[in-house]
Amino acid sequence: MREKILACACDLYLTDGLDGFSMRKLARSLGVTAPALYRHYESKERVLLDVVGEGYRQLIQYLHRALEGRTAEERFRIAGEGYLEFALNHPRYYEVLFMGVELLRVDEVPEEISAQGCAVGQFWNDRVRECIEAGLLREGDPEAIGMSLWSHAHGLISLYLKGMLPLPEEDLRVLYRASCARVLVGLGTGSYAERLAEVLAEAPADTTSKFNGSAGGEAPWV
Amino acid sequence: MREKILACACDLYLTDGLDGFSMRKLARSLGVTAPALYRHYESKERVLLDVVGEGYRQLIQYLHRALEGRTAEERFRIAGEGYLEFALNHPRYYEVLFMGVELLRVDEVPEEISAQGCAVGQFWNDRVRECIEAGLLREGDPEAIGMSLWSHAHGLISLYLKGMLPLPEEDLRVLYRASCARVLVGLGTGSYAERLAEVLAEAPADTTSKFNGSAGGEAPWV
DNA sequence: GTCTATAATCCGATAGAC
DNA sequence: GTCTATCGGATTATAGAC
Repeated sequence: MREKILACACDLYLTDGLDGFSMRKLARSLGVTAPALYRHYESKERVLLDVVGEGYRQLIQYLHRALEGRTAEERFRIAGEGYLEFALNHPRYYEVLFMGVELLRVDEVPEEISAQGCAVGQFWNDRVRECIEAGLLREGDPEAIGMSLWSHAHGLISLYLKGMLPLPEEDLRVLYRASCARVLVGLGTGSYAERLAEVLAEAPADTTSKFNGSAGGEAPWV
Repeated sequence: MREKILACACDLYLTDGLDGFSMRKLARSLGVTAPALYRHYESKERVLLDVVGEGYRQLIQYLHRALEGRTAEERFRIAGEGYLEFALNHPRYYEVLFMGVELLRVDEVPEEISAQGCAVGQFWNDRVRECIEAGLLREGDPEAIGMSLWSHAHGLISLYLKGMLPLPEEDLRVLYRASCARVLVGLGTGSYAERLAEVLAEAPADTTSKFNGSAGGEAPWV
């Protein structure tokens, strides 16, 4: 029963967002009345926390595809692209995970939910550590390096999702790859840094022109 | 009259946030009743748009301090730090400018407001361009480089403001500087890159230990 | 320009019958 | 486990008197 409610709650959240989410709507979409929900969920907050849990579950699925990569570099790259694809395919989940946790007005996040967040962070830091050990990235604290890379990726993605970058989705993918390469080129060693420099040499001219074009020659600010 | 309302609206927004903002509260804090406001402002949205305008005005003030720098490098550094200080001193303004424009539910942003956003972007790109011309940053498209740097800074700041990084404010400043240096070291030329590498060599150990400590040894995820 | 009064909605959550 | 009925609150915005 709880699962059925949760599934419906996820649909409702993905459709209407956080503002449009209400227990009354949720009940209506389930064909029952609102008070019935309180037999299974103690509050609206608790429902939304489970929606967050489902969001993490999906993100972890995207990231785990990286483990199919054969080398540290491949796993690193696939993880970075998986993060972007998750954000683009499930922007509402991305929002509630990384851009709006406090909107849930929840006092205490249950252990089971925050543990999923930790798992995501661990996974990413492991990819970074792997690349350092493989000699692809320069020596350094994997957590600090992971944080810099995560900040960059999250910054670009969240600006896009908030509508601050008036780009078509496909252009954002190109921009994301180029910008990641730009940041990484200083963190990589020898041959890896060179490969990244090549990526950078190909893409930017094309991306930037579209970039300006869509904003009518202006800067990409709303 | 409109100015008095706006000043009060800014106070109210800074105190209660976007959720706690209502025309009734605004009227109460002005010592009048809600309907009176509609003589001066056509809607709540319009009030909030002017609050956004005031936020941009403040940000631009912070950034313009950079012009007191004597070299391109100094202006670049002061601008980057001013951006952080604005976010830390006025988190609510930062939120509404860069993390929650769409929460205003406004269909069309007036030209006067979006122009302020463009000005901010232009200012930052000018600082980057200056550094390229001064030979501090490697050759490349100033807009693309500026976007990468902005993404990184915004990502770190927004994660902090959303409570995803359980750090004291002062530690965030250290982390911000270190992370910016990490990203820049690959974009800078010769001596500038070396200076950045020094910054990086000093800070991280200390920062990272606090960083982990405050989360009880876990990753900094909520 | 400001007021009172009110329309028209929406919300989360609970009591108690069935 | 679900219902009806309801409490108690919020909101934006308008009509019309003063």
